[in-house]
Amino acid sequence: MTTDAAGGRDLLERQLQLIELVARHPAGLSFSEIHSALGLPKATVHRLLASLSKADCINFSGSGSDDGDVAAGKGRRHYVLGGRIRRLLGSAVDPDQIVLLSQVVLHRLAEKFKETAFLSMLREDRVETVVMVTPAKDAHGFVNPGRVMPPHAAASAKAIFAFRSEHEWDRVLSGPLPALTDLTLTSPTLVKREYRSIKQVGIAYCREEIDRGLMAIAAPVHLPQIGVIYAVSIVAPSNRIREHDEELVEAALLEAANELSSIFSDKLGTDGK
Amino acid sequence: MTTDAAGGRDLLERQLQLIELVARHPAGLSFSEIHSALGLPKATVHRLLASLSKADCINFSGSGSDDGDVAAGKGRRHYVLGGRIRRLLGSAVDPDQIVLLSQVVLHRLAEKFKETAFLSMLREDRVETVVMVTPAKDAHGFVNPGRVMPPHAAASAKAIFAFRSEHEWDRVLSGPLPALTDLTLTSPTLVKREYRSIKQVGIAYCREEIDRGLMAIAAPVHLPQIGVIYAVSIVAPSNRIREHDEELVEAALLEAANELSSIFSDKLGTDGK
DNA sequence: TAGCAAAGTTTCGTATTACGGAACTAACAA
DNA sequence: TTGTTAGTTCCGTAATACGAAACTTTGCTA
Repeated sequence: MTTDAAGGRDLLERQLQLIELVARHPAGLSFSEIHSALGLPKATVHRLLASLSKADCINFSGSGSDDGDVAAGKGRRHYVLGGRIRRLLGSAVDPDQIVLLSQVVLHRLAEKFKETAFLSMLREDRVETVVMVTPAKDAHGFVNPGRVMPPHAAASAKAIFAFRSEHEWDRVLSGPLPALTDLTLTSPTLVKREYRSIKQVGIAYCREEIDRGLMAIAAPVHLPQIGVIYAVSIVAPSNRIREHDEELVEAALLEAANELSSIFSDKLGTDGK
Repeated sequence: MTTDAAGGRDLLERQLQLIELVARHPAGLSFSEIHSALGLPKATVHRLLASLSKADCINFSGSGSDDGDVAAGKGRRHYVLGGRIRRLLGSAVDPDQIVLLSQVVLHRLAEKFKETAFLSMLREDRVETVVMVTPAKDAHGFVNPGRVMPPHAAASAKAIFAFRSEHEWDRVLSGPLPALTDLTLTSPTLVKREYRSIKQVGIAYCREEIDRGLMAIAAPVHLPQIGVIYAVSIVAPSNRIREHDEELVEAALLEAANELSSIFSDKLGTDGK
């Protein structure tokens, strides 16, 4: 007959989930939408919302139907991402702003081929996927954001490392290079040869080297004064990619990457402040 | 002689401060830097770091010099922002970010026609120009960012107001409507008629109504559940625009505007998981 | 090599907060 | 009115956050 009350059961995790949920809905969510999405008791949701909005991580605005001027703030509230989180994301996380700008470019890629498009970035000697844009709303990609890409197999990782110093190659390839499929390059020498060839061509492939039946094409984003840290890529079943004509995909990826680096270098001259 | 131990004294605030601190230092911070920056007891800092990195809000990497494998991580660690926070940026889009996202879209417009492209936005009943992208680096546009556009003459202002409530029209057109050229519409009735026609067609023109010899074309950006707040536009000497074939410019502007609103609305439905 | 200081980690008793069922009130519908 | 749902507050319980102090590294100097 324990009332099953419990002290802090994993506050941070719940807070993050709530923030992530709200972040996904720019137009805002109602209390009950949040309630059912999180599947937590009403009282708990209420308390979470209260504490997060006190910290300006979440804001609520009154109804939101038609104008009415400033957010009134009674009755049905709409919860949106708070200024604190937005500020955090805008300024600090993304100093180059490439991550944000990539949204547009990836969106166009995804629409054009009806395939999933990705932005990956180099961070501490590892390449991880940061943004994923799917062509349809419910479609789900073959790579999840946050995943660390194997440097000897993934197209995105190859596209980035190919344009970095050979000194870095040794560091990155010093660990074990597992054979993820029978097509994976498992010897550092072979991988380096691949890197060199990619540096020549300017585009990287992963032909079923991670998953049988799965293929990826990636183009590096050259940032002046920074070098190559980002890559844009498309991942899809091999047969589907072949249907698209690889050259077209290559061209689109190169254009996307060039667009990003061109916008970036334009800003260097202008220098806002 | 109370040990002055205390339960949670404002966990969330401290967590945010820590995250913000780390976010401000992309190169990473050591334990003691954090310790002294926050001015909290060592044990507290330690616990904060532990819980935040368990949630992937903060990552630590072993010194960074040699080791060899996965961040082995004893001894001196370097703390950097975790993937979870970075990924948040990939999923979050809020109306304010349209300004940033527009860079890509405007860039493409400017390149395509070698003309200057603009993003304008509604702010407190006034439309002002926010972003300007010129085709060449040194070229300068005909409108400066920050300038407030006359609601009865500017293409951007017309494109936005046309899709707002008629109630708003009265407010906006209640002031004087100066005749900037001999082609300017100076009567509220005429302007409203123009608004209605724009709402039908979906695109707005300014044919030398502000400056003799200067023409602009604008398309509204429809944001679901928010309405029209932004417009993209191109401004150029009339003769140059005619050289481009107005229909092509219209199509490109509409595509650009649709791209922005489509990115925004994609995020709306994504309930993820 | 020992010896020491500073950096970083663990322990532990206490106090504070998080927890969520249940009881409430407010809004809308029939 | 009455019923139903959305949203809020209560409150006893239990789990976690707290930080001084003890402890274990690491790095430096002699």
